[in-house]
Amino acid sequence: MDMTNKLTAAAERLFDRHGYMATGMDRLTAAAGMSSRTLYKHAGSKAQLMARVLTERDRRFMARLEVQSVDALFAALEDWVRVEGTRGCLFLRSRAETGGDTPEIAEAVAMHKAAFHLRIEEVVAVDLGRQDPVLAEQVLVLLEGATQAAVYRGADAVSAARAAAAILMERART
Amino acid sequence: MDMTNKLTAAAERLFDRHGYMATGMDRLTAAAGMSSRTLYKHAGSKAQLMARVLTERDRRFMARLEVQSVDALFAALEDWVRVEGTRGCLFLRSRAETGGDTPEIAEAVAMHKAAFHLRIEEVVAVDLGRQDPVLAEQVLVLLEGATQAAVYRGADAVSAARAAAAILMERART
DNA sequence: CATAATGTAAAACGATCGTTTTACATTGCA
DNA sequence: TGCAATGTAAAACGATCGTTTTACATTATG
Repeated sequence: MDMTNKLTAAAERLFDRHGYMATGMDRLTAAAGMSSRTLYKHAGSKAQLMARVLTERDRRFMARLEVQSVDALFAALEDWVRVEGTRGCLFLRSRAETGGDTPEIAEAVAMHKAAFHLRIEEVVAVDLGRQDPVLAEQVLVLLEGATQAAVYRGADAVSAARAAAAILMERART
Repeated sequence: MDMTNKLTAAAERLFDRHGYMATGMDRLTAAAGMSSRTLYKHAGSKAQLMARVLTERDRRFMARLEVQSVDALFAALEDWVRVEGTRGCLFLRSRAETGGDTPEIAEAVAMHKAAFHLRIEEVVAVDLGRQDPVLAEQVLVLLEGATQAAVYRGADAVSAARAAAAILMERART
């Protein structure tokens, strides 16, 4: 594992656990096991590092959403929550922490959320046999809500969302 | 309007707009129009100020949820989003920003989310004529999801959630 | 063998952090 | 009239912020 990946992985863990603003560069260098000189050679700046973390997270998260049914979207989210834990959406969190005023971060978040929305519309269309933007919006709300509610309600929130989506899909199908 | 209220209102606005960690005390004193000495007399500390902001916000938000139907919950959220804007849930945001390690904040968030969950269970019970914890969890997920999704999807997210809740309620009623 | 690349360790940069203190003005009430 | 309360303005506290720099070690390749 090269230094850039080690740094990105350590940064994702710390930013997710403690927040972007609350995580200092000294903590980052200690966790990544490198000097600050090396860190800045690979990261450029703290904001660029966060952007890289988000891009990498988008890659990993979206790979899990390569499915063919709405139910599988929620199964994927259940897996994600079990593996990665439940601290809310890191994309929206990091944008909110910076007030949307850090361009690298705002752009990475916009990219991810656009891809996320598009993917849901695609999966709904495949599952339903036709496009249904309103239903897709409801599925998106359920996925966001499950992610958010799982922080304090636990895995029950995700399975409740999954069951709700099944009802909405069934109704749209008949 | 006394100084404590003026301070709390200014703090809520800044914390919500720029984030808790990113908002410095000098910005707070400037926005509240008072010296740092007076600020600390009234606030105690930054963390206590955030806790007061959250307690006040909980009071204002929960007052809007004193309704008798699930649909009215979503109507209330639509009003809230229109009046207060859409920057996500300030409670979960401030807890995430501090990693859950600031007791005053973590407690205020826990208080609010417990009350929020309880209120939803009550409204579902009144609307449905019986208790239904799973349906209540689904309504909670839809409310959280609408709040979160509205940040980047706008008001459509809230109306989509509202329609989804109506379908779930209708199905539970028959 | 020389050299370019890549790394560490640590000091230093100026800026800003949350908080306290010093010194003084204004006001309300006994 | 005098004192306690409440406020402002501003300097200062030590700590920490993100970032750069200086000085030196290691390694891979021509």
